[in-house]
Amino acid sequence: MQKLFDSELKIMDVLWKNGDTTAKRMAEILKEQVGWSKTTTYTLISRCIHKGTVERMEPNFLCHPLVSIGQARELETTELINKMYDGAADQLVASILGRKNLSPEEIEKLKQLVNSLESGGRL
Amino acid sequence: MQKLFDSELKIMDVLWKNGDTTAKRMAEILKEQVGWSKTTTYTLISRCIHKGTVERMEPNFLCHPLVSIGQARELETTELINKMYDGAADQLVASILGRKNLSPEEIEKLKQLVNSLESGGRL
DNA sequence: GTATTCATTCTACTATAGTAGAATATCTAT
DNA sequence: ATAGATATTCTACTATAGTAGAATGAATAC
Repeated sequence: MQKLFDSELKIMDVLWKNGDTTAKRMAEILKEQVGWSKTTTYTLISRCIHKGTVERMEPNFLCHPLVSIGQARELETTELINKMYDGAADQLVASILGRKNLSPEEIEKLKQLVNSLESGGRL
Repeated sequence: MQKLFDSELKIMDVLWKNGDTTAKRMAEILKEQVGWSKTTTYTLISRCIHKGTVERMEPNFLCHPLVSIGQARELETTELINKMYDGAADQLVASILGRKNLSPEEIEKLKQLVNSLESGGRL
């Protein structure tokens, strides 16, 4: 999967949040959310289709995402880890834990999550 | 602090890894590491100085970083969290924990780290 | 079936980040 | 002091991402 530009991410985000959506409706949403002209939205949809991250269906130019938010998150996160943390994922985690004001609920969730990790690998 | 471009980050990274370094030496290092022409290095150093992320000292154009790698990591990480995780830091952590092949040592470290978190806030 | 409106595409401008050649200044050795 | 070498700056081209106007095509209303 290729990297998504910030503008393409806006397209994907509408689809992730709203499910399959017509181009017309997307233009409305993005007009309101980020002030885009409708042709900008159409241009970006086309670029996503070209890239293979969006599929167009009839009728009404119904757009359907071909990459999940999980995949996109994974890509962007790996990029950050490589760019800023020398490829060490645990350092990123450590730095967030050490810095962010996490709510008690968040901390509780994370404790359970980490403690449930098998020392052998993934969940 | 302004966002650092990828190219500026290369400059900063030399300083973070090697400590204060002369421009000449940086040009050598970046020539080798990323193939930059020496004028590219000088241009980027200038832009960093302008931005306030590098300080130039005499003699020999000795460069000294004015932002720490920690600050830069924090900025980039916050950006990722906002762009991809709707501002929820714990979701980012959860997604890394759930996905990455972390070594047993890394998992052990993280368990200790998380368990030492007070439910009230930071470490 | 023509006019009007709305949806979509084509094309291209703009802004910004990346890169470096040519020009200049500084140092060093004689 | 001058020549040659090296360090630094000035300037500007290039590549890419962001944005949208004008042109075209499709639907609907009369």
